[in-house]
Amino acid sequence: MDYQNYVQMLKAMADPNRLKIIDLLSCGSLCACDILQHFDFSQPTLSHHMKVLQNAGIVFAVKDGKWQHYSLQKRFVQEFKQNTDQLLAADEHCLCQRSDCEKDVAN
Amino acid sequence: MDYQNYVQMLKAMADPNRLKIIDLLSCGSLCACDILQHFDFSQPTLSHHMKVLQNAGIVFAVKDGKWQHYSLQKRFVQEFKQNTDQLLAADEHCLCQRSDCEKDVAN
DNA sequence: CCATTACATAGACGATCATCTATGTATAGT
DNA sequence: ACTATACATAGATGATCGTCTATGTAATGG
Repeated sequence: MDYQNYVQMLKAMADPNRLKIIDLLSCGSLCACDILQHFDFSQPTLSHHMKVLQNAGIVFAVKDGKWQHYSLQKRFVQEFKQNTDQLLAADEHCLCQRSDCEKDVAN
Repeated sequence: MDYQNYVQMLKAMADPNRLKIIDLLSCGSLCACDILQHFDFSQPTLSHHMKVLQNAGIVFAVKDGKWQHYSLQKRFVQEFKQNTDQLLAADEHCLCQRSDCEKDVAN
C-alpha cells in the first residue's frame, strides 16, 4: 500500500479546524468567506488551511470572480475510505512476515 | 460528531512509522521487539510511538513477563470507520446551516 | 547475586506546524 | 479613478512533534 499519499491525507485531516472544514464541504461547495464565518481564526489562517487541504488532494478550488469555491475531491472520499479499509483489514497483505503470524487470531 | 477523539486518532495515524505499526498489528498481536525489527529508529522511539497509539485508543498492551504484547483495539477499528463515513457523507448532519446549502449538489 | 534482556522515562534538539500581522493582488461597484 | 471586497503571500513566533542519548526498572537465567 502507498503510505505516502494516505499519510498526507491523514496529516491534513489531523487538525480540528481542517476536519470541520471537510465536514462543512461534505454537504456541498462553499467559498472562503462562507467557511471563515464558522471559525475564530484570521483569513490568512484559513487560506493556509485551504492550501494544505488542496495539497493533500482533499479539496479543489474553482475561481469565480472574486470568489474561490471549494469542494471535496470525490477521488479523496473514495481513496481515503479504500485505504482505511485496506489498512485495518486483517487480510493476506500481512506485513509481519513471521512464520507464527497471528493474523488469524482474534483479539 | 465528536471531533476530539477522532482528531486524536488521526493525529496518531498521521505518521508513516505509526501507520506501518498499525498495519503490522492489523494481522495480529506483536511484542515491541518484533515491531522494532521492522524499523530503523531506536527502541525509546518505538516506546514513544506505542504510547501515542495507546493514548489515542488505537492499541492496547498486555504484559507477559518481560514482553509487552500489542494489539489493535477492536473498538478503534470500528469507531474510526464509522467516524470516517459520517464525516464524508453528504447527509443531513450538514454543518453549514445556510438557506442555500448545496448539500444536494453533486460535485 | 549478577548479567542480560525487554521495555519505559527524562531531557535535549532540530524540524514542522498553526497562528498572527502586514502587505500584495485581483475583482467589482460607484 | 477610487474604494471596498475577497483572497493570497511573506515573514515571524510560540507550540508541538519525532528522534536521539542516557539512564532507570523489572523480569529472566545461570
